[in-house]
Order: sequence, then structure tokens, then C-alpha cells
Amino acid sequence: MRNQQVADLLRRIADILDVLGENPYKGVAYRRAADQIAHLSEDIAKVWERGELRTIPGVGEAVAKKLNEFLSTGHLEYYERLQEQVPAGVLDLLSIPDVGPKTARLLWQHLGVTSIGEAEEAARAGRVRELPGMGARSEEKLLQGIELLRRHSARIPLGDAWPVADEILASLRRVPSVTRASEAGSLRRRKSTVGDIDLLVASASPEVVMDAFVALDRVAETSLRGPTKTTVILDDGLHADLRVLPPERYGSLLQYFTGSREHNVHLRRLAQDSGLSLSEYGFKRNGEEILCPEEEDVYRTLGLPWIPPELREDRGEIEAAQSGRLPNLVTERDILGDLHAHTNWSDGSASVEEIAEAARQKGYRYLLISDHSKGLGIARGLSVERLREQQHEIQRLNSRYADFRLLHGVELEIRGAGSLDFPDEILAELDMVIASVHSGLRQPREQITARVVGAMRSPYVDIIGHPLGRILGQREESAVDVHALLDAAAETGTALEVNSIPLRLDLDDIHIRRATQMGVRLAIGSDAHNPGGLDAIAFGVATARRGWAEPQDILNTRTADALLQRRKRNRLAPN
DNA sequence: GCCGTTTTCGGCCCGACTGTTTTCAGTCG
Repeated sequence: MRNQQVADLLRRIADILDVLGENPYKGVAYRRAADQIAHLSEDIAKVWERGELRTIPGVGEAVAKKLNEFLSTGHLEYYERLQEQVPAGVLDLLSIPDVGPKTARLLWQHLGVTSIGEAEEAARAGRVRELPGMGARSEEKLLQGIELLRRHSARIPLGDAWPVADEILASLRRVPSVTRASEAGSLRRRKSTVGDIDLLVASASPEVVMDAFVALDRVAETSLRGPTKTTVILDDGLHADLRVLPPERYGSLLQYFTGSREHNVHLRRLAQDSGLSLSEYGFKRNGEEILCPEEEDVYRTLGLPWIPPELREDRGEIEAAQSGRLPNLVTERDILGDLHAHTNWSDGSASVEEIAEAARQKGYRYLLISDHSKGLGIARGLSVERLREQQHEIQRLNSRYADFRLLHGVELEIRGAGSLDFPDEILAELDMVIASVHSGLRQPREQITARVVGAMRSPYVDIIGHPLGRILGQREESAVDVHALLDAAAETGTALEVNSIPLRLDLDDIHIRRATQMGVRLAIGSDAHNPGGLDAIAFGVATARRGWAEPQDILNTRTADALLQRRKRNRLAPN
């Protein structure tokens, strides 16, 4: 994606400036601009074409000029000059834990180190300890950092981190003196991947809690231990941080360590404006403390309503809070039914009846059965005949339900050449149709975009399944032009799915936000392949919340009747 | 490098922890 590419360029510039020992605020400025651009809900080229680069927060005269050069010529002379000054491998050193720009520069200039491998060599040869400000411990720490980097470099999917955090929190809550315990950080903000597991506890006896924490079965080693903060590495390589403060400071602790850093920096600037200083311990005014037992107290002291964690990225939520325009975020309670589920008719493991029963148990009023169509042979996709048989089964079950309804649908293959797996007359017999791409995910941008946009032109395609096609940590998103998809969705009235499988979370938060701004409807689906899979909806709802989605943006906050009435075939299809 | 109803120049969030130092720099979140 172009925005990501531009952001990466600015971040590399920041890294080089840091290593060169430039004014550190210069690096801060470049990174701030990079973050804003990475999270732009629109293609940066469009903003540029309109001549509005300077409206992006953090983009001033100098950065705008460089962006202008990069976007019009594809290269940036300033960056190329910088690159000549610092070897690329020196910047790699920054990814080693506890190695920052100063240490990287030291290793490079004094020992000629220009790669992680050379850093390791130098440390093993005992040459690092000779450097000014370094010693034997630092040398050992550098080696450990390199080892750590090799063992554990990727971010963890939310779906892996969440249950581990819940388990550890349950243990900590059993420790005497613990009155509150919560996850924090990007986990609490429900980012699709998290860097580590941040945990917080309120207790008057921190050392007892820390002892219990490091003694947990899952803890493989303790990498840092202090009176309020401890970091451990778990048996599966995950890092977990625990912070403990007394209950009267729990609100400010929770607020602070939920972040994001950008959100906090903004809040602290607000605090300064009213003569306050804010930290995880609370507020200070002329040395006098204002304690915050609850998170609401932090926001109230700044004259703000409480802001949901999923919004705390400094992407306009603080301004929205100031002007009373925070979105009314969708919650799991708003979801009346699930719009994506598989059964043992294709690649699911449960019968239609079993998964229907699970959906009823969850309190849903309806469930869309959407097994694969024949084109996905590997998933035992349904033929037209089997689809009709399934229809009878669904009718049979529906005749037994008074308070619940099965909708019959399909997850229809958008084939490699762009055609759909079933003809219109078959699709017309179904309640709703999800169309998805499962093949040819590496097609070039124009081709794959045309396939999906073509599917949206069908009056019977109600939802595009997992539009990006990404699998977190395994498969990059396809080259599909998401902005073209959004335009086509707005034009045709096709909904885009928020697929809830933790490794998908597709659509992602950034494009969800854009969709809501454009009036594009979203369908949150669990994509369950067994009854327990329905619970993944929590991940989809969390992702929608990160995209500022409100109940009216989501199809399945409506009743089944309202859904069927609003289908585009009622407007578009020939009689 | 960015930014501004306290500023167009002088600020830029705040604190924990570590390791090397005898009062602090670097890194991290």
C-alpha cells in the first residue's frame, strides 16, 4: 500500500537522523508524520493531488515538500543523501532490544559494526565492553538481545494473546491484596496484533504480587524486576509486563498503560494547558497530587468524557470527546445475528442443527448458513444439487423455531477469471450471498480488483467476504485496491465483511473507518466452522469498534426482516 | 521538524529500570 510505503520512508529517515545524532525532536517529527500517514483512511496520493498535504497533522512545510518530490518522482534526494551517510545494516541494530540510536552509533563508529551478525561477533570477542559507557554486563545484554530478537521477532495475533492474558489475570486475582486486575496496552485497545502482554494490578502489597507473578508456571524467565514493574518471558516466548500500584492510583495506571503512546502524549499536552502534570501516578498541580482511582477520573479531570480504549490512537478521538461527538460504538449486545457460518455440508465440523442451536444459545435471532460453493473444492464446496438439499434441511429446522431463524446463504467463489460460481437464478433462491476470493490472491492489482468489483455488480451479491484476503503473520493482503472496493460498495450498496477470525480481522480498522465515513455498510461475521467458532464475533466487533463503527453501520444489528427487505436485489434485480 | 488565543521562537510527556557511573545516560513504554 502506498501509505505504508510513504510512512516507511519517513521512519527510515527518522532512524538515520537519530543515529547521526541529530536533534531528537526531528526524528520525533518524522515519526509522527509517518504514523499519521500510515493510518490515513485515504490514499495519500489523493490528498497530494488535492494539494492538502499540509492538512495532515504533523506534516509541515519541510515534510510536505519531501512528500511532493517522492510522490511525483518516486524518489527522494534528501533520503538518498542520508542513506550514503549510514549503512543500512546499522539501522538494523535498532531492532535489537535495548539498542537505541546511541548504542548503534557507538558500535558502528568505534568497532565498524554494520550488521546484527557483526554486533554479535564483536560482543563474543569481548570488544564491546571496551567501549565508553559499556561494560561486561552491557556486552552480555547485547548478546541476549540478539538472541531474543531471533527467537521472538513477530508480533502476536490478538487471538493468541487475549486468552493467555485472561489466564494470567485469573491467577493474579487470586493473590491476596489484589483488588483490581486488567489487561492494558494494545491488547486492551484490541489491536489485531500486539507486541507483548501488558497487565495491571491494584494492590497495597506490590512485592507479594510480583513474587506470585514470577512464580507462575508459565513464566520461563524474569528479564526485569522492580518494585512496581516486572517483565517476564513466558514458556511460549511471549513477553508479559506487570505493573502494580495501590488502588487509589489504579485509574491513572490503567489509563496510562492502555495508551496508545500518541493518545497519552496528547492528553498530557492537554493537562499542561490547564497547569497539570499527568503520569501513571495521577495528576500533579504545583506539587499537589490529584489521585484517580478510576479511569473516568483521569478523563473527567481534563474535562473529557471517558474514551473507549479501542479509539485511543490519537486519530481524532480526543477532539471528538472535546466537542461531544464521540461515536456510539457498536457492542456485542447490538449484534442480533451472525452473518457467516459453515457446517459439515462443506468444511465445517458441525451439523446445521448443532450450529443453529449454538447461535440460539448465544441469544441470536438469526444465523446465516454460508457454506462454500463448489469452486472451492478443497473445502467440499456445495454443488447446486447439494445446495438445494441443504435448503430443505434449513426449511425443516426453521419450521421448529419460534424465536429464531436460519437464513440460507452461500460463500460464493469469485473465480480466477472473475465469474461467479452459481448463476443468478440459483442465487435468487438464497436469502443472502457472500462472495469471496480464495484463489488467485497474488493477481496484480487491476485484475483482482476487477474480479471483486465485478462481483459487486451482481444484484445478488450482498456481502464481500474477507475483502483483503490477509492472514496475519502468514499471508500479506492481496493487491486489491481497497479504495476502489469502497467506492464500488458505496455505489452498488454491497456490504463489506468484517471477518472475525482472529488471524483475519478483515476488513481492518483503518478501512472500516473509511467505510463508515462513506456510508458503506459492514457485515460482522464469525466465519465459524464449529459451534465454538461463533464466539470469534467478539474479535470482529472489537475491530469494528477500532474503526469507529456504530450500530447503524452494521448490517447485523438489524432484524432479519429488515435485512432481507434492504437487499439490493429488491431494487436492482429484474422481476 | 512541527507548532501556537499565554509563543513565529522555544519549547516539544513522564517515569521506571539498568548499567555505568558517584549524579547520569540510554532505552523503553
